[in-house]
Amino acid sequence: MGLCQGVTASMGATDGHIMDKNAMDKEAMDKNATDKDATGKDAGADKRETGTLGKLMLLLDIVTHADGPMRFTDILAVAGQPRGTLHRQLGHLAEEGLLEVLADGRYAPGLRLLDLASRSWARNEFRLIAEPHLNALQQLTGETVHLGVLCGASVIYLDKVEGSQPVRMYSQIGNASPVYCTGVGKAALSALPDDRLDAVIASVSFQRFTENTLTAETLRREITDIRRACNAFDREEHEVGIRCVAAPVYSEDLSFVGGVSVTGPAYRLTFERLEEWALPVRKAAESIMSGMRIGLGPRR
Amino acid sequence: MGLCQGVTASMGATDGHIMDKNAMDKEAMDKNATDKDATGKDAGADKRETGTLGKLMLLLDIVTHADGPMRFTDILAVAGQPRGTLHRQLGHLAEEGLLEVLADGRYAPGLRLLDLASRSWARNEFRLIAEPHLNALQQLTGETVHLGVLCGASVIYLDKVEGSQPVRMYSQIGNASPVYCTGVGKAALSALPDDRLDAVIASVSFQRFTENTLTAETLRREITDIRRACNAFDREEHEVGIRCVAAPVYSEDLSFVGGVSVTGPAYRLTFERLEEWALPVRKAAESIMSGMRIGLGPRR
DNA sequence: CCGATAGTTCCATTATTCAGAACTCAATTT
DNA sequence: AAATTGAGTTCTGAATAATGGAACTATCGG
Repeated sequence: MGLCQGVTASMGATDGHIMDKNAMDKEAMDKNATDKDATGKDAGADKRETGTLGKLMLLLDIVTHADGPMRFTDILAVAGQPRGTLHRQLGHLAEEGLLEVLADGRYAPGLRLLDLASRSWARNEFRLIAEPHLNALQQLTGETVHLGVLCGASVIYLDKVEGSQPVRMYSQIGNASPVYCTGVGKAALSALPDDRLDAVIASVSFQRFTENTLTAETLRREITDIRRACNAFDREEHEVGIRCVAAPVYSEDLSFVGGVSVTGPAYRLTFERLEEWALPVRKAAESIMSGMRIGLGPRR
Repeated sequence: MGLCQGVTASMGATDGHIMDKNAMDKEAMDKNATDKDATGKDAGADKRETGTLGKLMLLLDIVTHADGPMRFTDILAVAGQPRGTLHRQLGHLAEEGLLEVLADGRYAPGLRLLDLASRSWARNEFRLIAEPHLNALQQLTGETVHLGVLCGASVIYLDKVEGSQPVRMYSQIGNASPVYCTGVGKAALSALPDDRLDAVIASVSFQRFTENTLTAETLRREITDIRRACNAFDREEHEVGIRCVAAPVYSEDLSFVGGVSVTGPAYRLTFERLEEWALPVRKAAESIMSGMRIGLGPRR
């Protein structure tokens, strides 16, 4: 129902950090193993049958998540597909511009993706609605403002408004980060009904980024607080020295579940400051939500 | 061989402007007609067989190129697929997160694309190599600097460095623009051998954007000049009031063919100015190319 | 309540993909 | 120089998934 059920393959590697080669291999191997189980008897709880496309997307994920161009053999090792098959599949992906074949035969993500994504982003209704409110919030706080949306067990950043520095575009936008250690992620989770919340938590593999990173249990507990306060905080849980205040943003039918946040360095975002900005962030979230009701309502 | 042979479907609509609904329908209809011809006897000069993937990508293109979410029926009308088939295909795309199903059942481009593209962009070798040179050029001129790459018959902007204003990210990056009326596009063309150049020109449908927009013939002639001068200019050929100077950037084996440009308003970019900056732009292009030889060479 | 219009499900037929092996080509080793 | 390894490509019957047509189920406007 919601958006982005395609949790399928992009999980696990979505921690926003560059993985090393080994981690990559292991991860992809696991995925493959899971796949084979499913073939035998459709083991998983939720069945997702995307046929050919699913397999191709898995390959695309392998290549885009790697930390550099991959040789045929490298992909072969992690894709668990017979040589001939893989060869044709990669050929098709390359033909469509989703993969790029380098001069030395290695594979890299293709540029076609850029075109597709830029359109996807430019026309995104939620983003368009939120934009002015994000700007206002940035003006008020002077710090970086983010808009993120829950996508499976990750948060994808839809927009970012940063003071005035020549922003490295794409720097954050489009990046997938783990739910459990970002303000936006936790805010988003707080909007989910318990069953979906549990499903997400169950599907996440918790990784410890800093001393304060939450675990499944502490996250579960914190969600209760967030629901009450309508504010989530990131107290250096993802990166030392970075804090943020967030508030949930979601559509009535939960087809959109995300959040807004104000992020900054710990020395500026003292705990008092965080508290001080909790209200404006919440207000901004509410404005966006009412904008969504107006903007999206009439058409139905 | 080169990159981005996936010219397939994204053509025609890549003019960088938002089409109105009618234009969209007509355009897609044509595509469909062409497709049917091909089915009968594989009419096209170049055969591209991407099987199932090709069909799905066509759908993805239809949806991403539309100017808003599309209903099932809208897609049905332009996709020329039987109802049942289309239903399943859209289902698969949605399942994978490539399309998003709105609450009212309409289809919009999915967020998965953002994640894929952001990785594709972040790791793009050419972009990384060019980055410092683009910055330098921006510093020198104070105007907006672009890096674009030829992809089929379009130019895709890979990077953009703009003075200091809070850049609307994605604003241009990832966008596909026509080759024949952008400085980068013409510069890129000038680097192609005649046969490939002719192929590209043949595949473009020329559209008149301003009084100065080139036609197939004038373009062909101008390419000769560009080759000699190693500089391309856009004299308000795409948009009135916008001019630019560009220079070609390409790898030795032509796996990368693109260009750098400095763009700005006509009142600042007088013809004298353009001439003045021609050299620095060319220098920047050369620096990038030598960077590519060093950066890309060793690994082969 | 009826007739449209919009979307979904089913299933025999058909076309694509699969998987494994055989093959080419180049770089190393003996 | 011949043999060996590693990397990539091409071929094939067998298996599987996609196709397209029709029948089915909403949902809406009058």
